[in-house]
Amino acid sequence: MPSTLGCAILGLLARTECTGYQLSKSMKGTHDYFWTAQHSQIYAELAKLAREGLVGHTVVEGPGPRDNRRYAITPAGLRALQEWLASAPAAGVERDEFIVRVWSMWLLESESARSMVEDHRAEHHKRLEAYGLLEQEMLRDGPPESNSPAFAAYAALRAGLSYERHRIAWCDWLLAALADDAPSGAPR
Amino acid sequence: MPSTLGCAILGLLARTECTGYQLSKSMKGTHDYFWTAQHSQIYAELAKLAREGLVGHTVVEGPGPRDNRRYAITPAGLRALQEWLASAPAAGVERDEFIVRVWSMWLLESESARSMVEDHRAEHHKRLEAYGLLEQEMLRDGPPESNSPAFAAYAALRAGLSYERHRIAWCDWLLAALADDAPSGAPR
DNA sequence: GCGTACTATGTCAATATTGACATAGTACGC
DNA sequence: GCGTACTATGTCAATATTGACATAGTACGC
Repeated sequence: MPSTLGCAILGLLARTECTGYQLSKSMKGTHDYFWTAQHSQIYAELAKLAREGLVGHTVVEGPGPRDNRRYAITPAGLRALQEWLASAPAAGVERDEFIVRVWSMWLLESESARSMVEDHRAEHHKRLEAYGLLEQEMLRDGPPESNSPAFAAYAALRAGLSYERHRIAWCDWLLAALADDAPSGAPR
Repeated sequence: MPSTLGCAILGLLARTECTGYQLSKSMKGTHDYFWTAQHSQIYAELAKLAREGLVGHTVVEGPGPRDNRRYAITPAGLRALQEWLASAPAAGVERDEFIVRVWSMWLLESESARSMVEDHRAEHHKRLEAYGLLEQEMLRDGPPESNSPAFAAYAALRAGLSYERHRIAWCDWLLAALADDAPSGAPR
């Protein structure tokens, strides 16, 4: 069974052939809200998937000092992906560095705490706007049919949109709570 | 600068002294919604923090074949934690295995897809209920003051509650969308 | 013509994380 | 008395991930 990264790559290749570079750009661009990987990891993973016969490649002409390799999923790769989809997901490991910071927020002066949260909110607001543009693009030709690749991509994006909205709402709640005991000696 | 795990541990020790075992239980229990670690990683990290002078320990009596070590943060450890809090957070790496699965949902029969989402919803519903109980406990003596350790813990929990609610709402949207093109040949 | 950004693929060392194996005392229900 | 769960701390090998270094062609603005 390939790793989660392996399956993320197989899931991209199941839609369309790609070079490692293109996969790498997907993982840093539209994909980065659910899985990310450095290019070094992607090339290593592609080599591993190739050894296991789950992907193949053809050489295409292109710039650069090396052959350009366009990867495609094999029938065995598609089967492996479907097997993984049918298997029980690993217990969701959530890791959220910002909340580790919030946990120790009481060690900061209240102004530093507030600006930390404000920066975080701004970052998520930026992402929400970017996802909003992606959504408009996806819906240009009407909503996708529900068992199409386009719909699966849309469902993933909706998770991202919903996540950003929840995160922003939480930041707003937190900022309001932090403002409640104002620094200027106002009556409580 | 300690790693994120190191800072998560320092953040716990800044509130109260702990054995490695107790830290490990925190990371699997109330803490698991923002950072998790196996006990093997925690003991290794504690040894590293001790080498750097950021934590110290005293030996206390207890069961088991080895000495029990109660760890405490040192003044240098507290400074390191505050420095980390003041530093810019790393660009948030989001990794979400379930969305990798959703991305390739179109490869599943519609019944399998639906039950995958239902299981996921149930899992998050369970977590939401558990967090709800934690919230009641935290609010028993009224809302905590906004620059206290208790408030920081509450803010972290609110992020978890908000996350679970968003996730469940998204699952409901997805299930409704999947139900729209019903399998039983109903008119569309 | 020159600098910068981009396409394209890799290696390598360091770090982070998981999961299996190990060891041994206490507490408690049956 | 026996089995099971829990307290408690570690080692080790395998895997996953990051970040630095390397190499070289094309495209484009100035």
